[in-house]
Amino acid sequence: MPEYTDQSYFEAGQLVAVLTTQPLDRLLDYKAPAGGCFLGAYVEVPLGPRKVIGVIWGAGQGGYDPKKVRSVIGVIDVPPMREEMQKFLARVGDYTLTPLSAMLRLATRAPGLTDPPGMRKIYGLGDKEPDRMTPAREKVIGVLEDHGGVRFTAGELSTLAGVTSSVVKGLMKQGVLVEYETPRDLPYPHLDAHHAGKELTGDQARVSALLRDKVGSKTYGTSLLKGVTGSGKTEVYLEAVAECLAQGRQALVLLPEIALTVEFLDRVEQRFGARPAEWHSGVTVTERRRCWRMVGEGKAQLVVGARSSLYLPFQNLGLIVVDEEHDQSYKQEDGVLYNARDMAVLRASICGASVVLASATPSLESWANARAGKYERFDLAQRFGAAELPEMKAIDLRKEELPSGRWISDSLAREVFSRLERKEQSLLFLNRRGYAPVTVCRACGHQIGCDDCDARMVEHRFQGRLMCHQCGETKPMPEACPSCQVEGKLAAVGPGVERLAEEAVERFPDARIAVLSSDMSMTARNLKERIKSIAEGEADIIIGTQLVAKGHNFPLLTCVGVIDADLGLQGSDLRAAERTFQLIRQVAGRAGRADKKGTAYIQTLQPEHPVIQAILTGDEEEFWAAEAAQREQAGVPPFGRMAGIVLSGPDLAQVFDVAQYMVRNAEPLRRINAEIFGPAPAPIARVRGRHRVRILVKADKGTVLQPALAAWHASIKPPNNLRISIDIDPQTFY
DNA sequence: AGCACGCCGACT
DNA sequence: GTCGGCGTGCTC
Repeated sequence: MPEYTDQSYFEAGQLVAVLTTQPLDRLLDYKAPAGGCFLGAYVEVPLGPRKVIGVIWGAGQGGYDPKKVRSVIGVIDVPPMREEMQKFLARVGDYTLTPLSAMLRLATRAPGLTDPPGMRKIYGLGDKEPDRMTPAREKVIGVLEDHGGVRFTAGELSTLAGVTSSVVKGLMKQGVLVEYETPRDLPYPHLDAHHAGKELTGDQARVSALLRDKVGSKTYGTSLLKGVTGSGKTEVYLEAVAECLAQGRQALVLLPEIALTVEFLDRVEQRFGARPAEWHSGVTVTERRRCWRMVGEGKAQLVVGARSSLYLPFQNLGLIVVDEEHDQSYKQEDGVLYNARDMAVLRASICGASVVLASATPSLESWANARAGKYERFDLAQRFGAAELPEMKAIDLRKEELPSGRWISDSLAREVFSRLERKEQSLLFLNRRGYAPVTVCRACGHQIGCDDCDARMVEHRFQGRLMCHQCGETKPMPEACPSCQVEGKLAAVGPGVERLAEEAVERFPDARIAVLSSDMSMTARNLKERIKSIAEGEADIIIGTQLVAKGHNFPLLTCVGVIDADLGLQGSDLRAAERTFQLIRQVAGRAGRADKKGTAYIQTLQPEHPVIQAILTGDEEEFWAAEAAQREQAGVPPFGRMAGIVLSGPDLAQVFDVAQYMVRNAEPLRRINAEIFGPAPAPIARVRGRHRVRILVKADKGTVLQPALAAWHASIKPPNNLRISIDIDPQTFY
């Protein structure tokens, strides 16, 4: 074994351990390439007949036939992965029981990573004069002189000068323009931390100063920023970003939905004078490549992104903001199972950064962490520019019976009429896409379900088809009942937004009605534009699903009607209460802005239900305390550890057999005194033709579940058409 | 993940 | 005889 004092550099030919993106559950030894390489270097290595991407993870382990050890092909021209990133990937992998190679794949999702750094040609003025001066040539030279020394591409020059490209070409040929090379990926424009921002009011100024202090300390710490809708949360956390940028460190803002980024980019531009880097599924390949490389070179100061931006190669990360931290979409339910909010906290704790979790309705987890003193909590009580939150009123549907096929009560309709008269907007909220959730045969009672999933088909009348919301499969509406073949007896049961819109058109014939639903297959930009024009008053009545709850502002809106407040409370999902509370509070928060007072009307069959009561009284603290007490009693997260193991396969009996075998042979779990529940059909018992069975594992808060789960999983070798996935901290646990 | 190897059934 | 189905195993 050779001796090395410096473990961060390897000379050519030295043995190095490489982690590749291939799903091997171990490191492979290679010889360091000519010129040597640093620990953490991104490399290309030969693997069998292929070339794959890897990272120098450490010193070689030896123990493999030295004659068979191959050489690293070459080092990729990007800065090496930092040790803190290696540690982060390993910790997330351990926590979520994801192989390290899969973690590396997440961290190397940059297009063209192995390409040489692309160059492009730019032009500046040389010392030659053109043979003949023409007005067009003068314009080109004028542009370059005006910008003193700045060089441009040929395309930019002709556009700026307003001449054709042949003029520019002519000047090149004569040597008036001199060619230079510059890297293809340009750094992002400088964000100025001292650029004029909005003036902050009392509460905002107080909290933003506190957040700046936290960031200024340059040590890890998580803050829960709780502010009602319209309290100016964004302005406040942008001050924390400003502090971070002023220190010369990088900042990351996570948003739950791409549709929110456009508005956010505008805010950043107002505050810092330029736009930040963007990272989400909507940006182009070129832009992603630029973003990944610039972040890695420390030339992107601020990134706005989705979950996966946590795995960008930041060089000196100082702050992570998780906006709308309670949002469900932070929990990825397929692929690598992790909650971006928790992983943001982990990443920050490893690299000494601050975290700001922002929400009007925090998750119970964050609320409990703040109560326990793990997070510091900051409340923004005032509503920016408006006096108060909307008033909440219940409409008791037991007293006001609705005829079948009708969902808008007379009292709600009266309120909508009064807003129409005053030229104000109303929002009717129903968290159900499509026309009707159930199609039933009046002759035999059969309900039309999906062929591949254990779910009912939802009628989408706009598209004239039935759709499965589980797998996305559609089929035309049949003439005859598939079960009894009787024709003309199929009937729509229950409301969706499309059907609600139909009723609204009937009841408010003179109103302009707009439907906003997430299934309208619009691009983020189109959707944003549509929301904008609606916000500006293009519609009198907005009919929407939960899409409208997410941070969009409607200044003319003064009346929110929640059509079915009981919808989310059905079933025995322990998180249902939390979700319903958050959703309805968020939707109600859309009402009333600026100088107009808003009111939310909640249609319910159970006005005395604790969740509905909490929504009506607005006593959030009491609600959370009660929720927390209930979960503590049940020993479920965040007061206990849980994992969901989902087995899926084409044959239900076989899947069940394997699940039962697993429960009987769970020695590693018994050793740590974990409780095992099930197997039982998973919440969605069949998806895309695969039957799903779930086992739940529960343990005390002090227990570390993962090693036992890993040992248990490794001891089982299931038939190969059967898949096992382990979900730590599942979102649903009934 | 890919890709080769290899062991069985169906066909020119 | 051989073509091709996809189960099994390997990659430094």
